[in-house]
Amino acid sequence: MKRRYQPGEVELKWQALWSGKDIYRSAPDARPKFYCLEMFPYPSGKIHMGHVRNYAIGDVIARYKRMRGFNVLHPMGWDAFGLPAENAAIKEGVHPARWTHDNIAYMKKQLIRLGLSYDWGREVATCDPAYYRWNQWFFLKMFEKGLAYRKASFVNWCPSCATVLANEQVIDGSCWRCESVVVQKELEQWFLRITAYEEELLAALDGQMDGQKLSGWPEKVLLMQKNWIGRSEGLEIAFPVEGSHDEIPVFTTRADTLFGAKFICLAPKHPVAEKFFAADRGALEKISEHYGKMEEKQGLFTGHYVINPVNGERLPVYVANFVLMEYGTGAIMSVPAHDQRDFEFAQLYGLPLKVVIRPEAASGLPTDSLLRAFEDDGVLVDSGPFSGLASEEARRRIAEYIEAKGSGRRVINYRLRDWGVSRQRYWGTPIPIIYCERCGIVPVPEKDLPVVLPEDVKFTGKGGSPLVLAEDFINVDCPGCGGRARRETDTMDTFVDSSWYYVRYCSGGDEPALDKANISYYMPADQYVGGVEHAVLHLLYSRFFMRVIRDLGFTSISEPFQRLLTQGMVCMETIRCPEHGWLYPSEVENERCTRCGRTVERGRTEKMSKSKRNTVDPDQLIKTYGADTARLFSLFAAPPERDLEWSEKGVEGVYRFLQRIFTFVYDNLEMLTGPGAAVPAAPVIAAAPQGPPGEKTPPLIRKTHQTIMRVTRDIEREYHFNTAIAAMMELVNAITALAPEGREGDAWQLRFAVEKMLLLLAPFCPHLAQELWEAIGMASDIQLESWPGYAEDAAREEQIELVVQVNGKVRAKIMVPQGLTDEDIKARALSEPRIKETLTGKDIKNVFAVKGKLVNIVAR
RNA sequence: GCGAGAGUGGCGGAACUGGCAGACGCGCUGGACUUAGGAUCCAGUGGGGCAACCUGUAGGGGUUCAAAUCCCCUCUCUCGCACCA
Repeated sequence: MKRRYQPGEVELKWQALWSGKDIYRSAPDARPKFYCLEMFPYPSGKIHMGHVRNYAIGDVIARYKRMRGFNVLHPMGWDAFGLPAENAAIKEGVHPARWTHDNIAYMKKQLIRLGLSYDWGREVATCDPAYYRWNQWFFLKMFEKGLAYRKASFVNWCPSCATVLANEQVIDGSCWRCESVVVQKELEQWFLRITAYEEELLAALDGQMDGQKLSGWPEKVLLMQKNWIGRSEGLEIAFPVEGSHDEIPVFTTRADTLFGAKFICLAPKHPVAEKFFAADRGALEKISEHYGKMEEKQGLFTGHYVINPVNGERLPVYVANFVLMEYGTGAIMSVPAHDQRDFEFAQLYGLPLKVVIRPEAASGLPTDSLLRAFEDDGVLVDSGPFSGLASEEARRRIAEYIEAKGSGRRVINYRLRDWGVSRQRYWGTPIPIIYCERCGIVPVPEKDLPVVLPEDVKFTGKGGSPLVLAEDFINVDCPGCGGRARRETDTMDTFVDSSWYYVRYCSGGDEPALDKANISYYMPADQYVGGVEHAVLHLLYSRFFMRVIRDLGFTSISEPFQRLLTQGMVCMETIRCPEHGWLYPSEVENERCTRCGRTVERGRTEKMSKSKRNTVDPDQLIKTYGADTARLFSLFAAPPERDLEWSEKGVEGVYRFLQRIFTFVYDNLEMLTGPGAAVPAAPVIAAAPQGPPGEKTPPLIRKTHQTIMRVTRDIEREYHFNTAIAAMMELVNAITALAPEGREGDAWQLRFAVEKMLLLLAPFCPHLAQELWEAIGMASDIQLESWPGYAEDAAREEQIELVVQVNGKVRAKIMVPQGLTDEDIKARALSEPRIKETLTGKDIKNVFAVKGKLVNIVAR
């Protein structure tokens, strides 16, 4: 019976059967668990190829681990709060809730259509009050512990989104979401005190926490987080202000340059600066306007001086726009000779400089002709008693001196700032705070949670958050005094939602959200898969939240994600028409634009994006080739952590591969299921059928064992799915090569190879594997079968090809039996006629043998 | 500027601790079957040469019996950070 591979038919059939059976449901039991987690998507409307790749990777891992006997938790949900929903409301008049739920419904269908093995019973949507109630609960707990606080500060303001952004959300001075230029604005904001954990967050990155190292994280991500937290050791030095009792503390990592300090700079917001300019606020404000702008340095002399505690030198005090209030003490000592920024500032305002560090080798630095600052370590000069010391030693000695003198202390500073979570937006978690004229800031009592986002609001797109106008929402009685009060109208940054969703998944939908037993069974996630774009944002916040959850007594775990796999981007070639700009592939015919007929330019391969029109629609892809092909190609084209170049031709290649398996099985069904297909010997799963007694392992059986070995090893070793798939392709080539009809004697070998092949294929292409599993007469669910084992003995070749080199060049290849000693193979190599020939007239200097498979003869 | 990573056929990519460079797939070439092939199957495919052989992993140098792999220099690309004192 001939049957053609119709992926749609096969896949829908099994998806229908699986949906009723709930076979991917997990619950704590005695087995070892494996928590396989992929970053949940924002329900933007449709999934894109990046999702397909991300979830295909996760699904193979989950299915593989399941077959290896783990109790796999593999959940999925929706990062459902966020701006696009609100923008859609403004533009199209759809309510964000409606828009979001519609998108979720559609995207869920798409994920199901991909055949992903999720436990849908644990699905969460962060916009669900039952979910965000816990955002509020965490907020209250943090408020109680002083980890959530309110303060006025300069914030990153995106004028287009009309909201505040966290530092992590500003990319190159622009909004991470809409790319408009971010400006500084002063606002009252809620902050989460992530800095309370800065030391610990950093220590774990260095592997300094016992048992909870992040050894399974890419080095690159660890480094990015390390730099983000930015620890630096230094000295805080107090400079007394001349003619007053004030002191200005500054932070420096270069105490060795202290004798070279020529002036002091204050941040515009520095309290001392405000004091100095109490009478002339205008001048200060002018500088403030340029605060944080990097284009140009601006300064303003305060008219005051401080005294350098180390040598009594009188130093002028400036206010400078480039000095950050948020870092260190908000004031710096400026050493123009040894800091490029100070150098530039000094040039600008005609300030002097003084060289106090000399490179070790060179004779000296000409003071008057410095072209730029000398920032390296060196030897101190003109530094009183410290002259002649090397920088490193000098830093220690000067620090000791300053501390002894009572003028300062050694401190450690971090670049990391507290996390500003207030957003002037509607579609997010309401911050559970009430402002009372009498009682001040009052947290919403726990029993009143959740503070539900009112649905009945107006979306105008103007004048900030719609909540500001929602009278019923705003006006409340104060929980303290019962008097009139109003609610906080800001909502939380959506990164709060995603900072703990993986903990929520540990308990089923109808179980309590935070259940200690569930958390301790499933956490931490054994494998997390997602894009690198979250290397600092989401991953750092989550590490912070996990520690908060730990300190609330739910678990002893600090690190939420044991292993992290950051998959590369999905890219595709771009095409441009000189007249019409970016083109879809369908707009090109014979290298010409279908609209104007001009020759198109094939551009570089770039990340798929709608604006560049180099996208592939998963729906279309699945319609044409099926989910199994879509999954398989995503995994075959490149190793997971690398960027993947999409290629229609490549997809076809993978499709052909599946088709070949399918037709082979159906074309040979009788042989595969007939009496001759009974495997002789005792083929326990892990054992090797050696063939009929007395015979050697038949080649196909050996190839099968080799393939199982390779696929297993490739998956275990860093998830190299691309090479695992290549190995399976080789096996299929071997199977079909042995196919000619009539060779009934080989039936049992084919049967054996096909069975194992389907098991190997099951995590990658679950539908096809199941279909053919059934076809060859298996009644079971292939997903519930065990991963096949292999026998090293059966995998080993009996004959090996011995490579013989003379002076490092291959001169002969001879077949020899497996397992010869080095002496044996050397002898064989030397007696080979072709080798003798090349060696005539030469003296053999040395002979090397490598692992019984290569001989190198050194001869002159 | 600082930090990290990567450069291998026409293309995507293989090559575990130094040990046959190019697995697997795409593309290409030839053939078979066909009314036809953008279907399928078979064979070939780094470059040069009729051949033995030579040559080849961004470029240059080094270590080694042996280097894509280790070391040094140069170039190119990608990513992250960028007044953090």
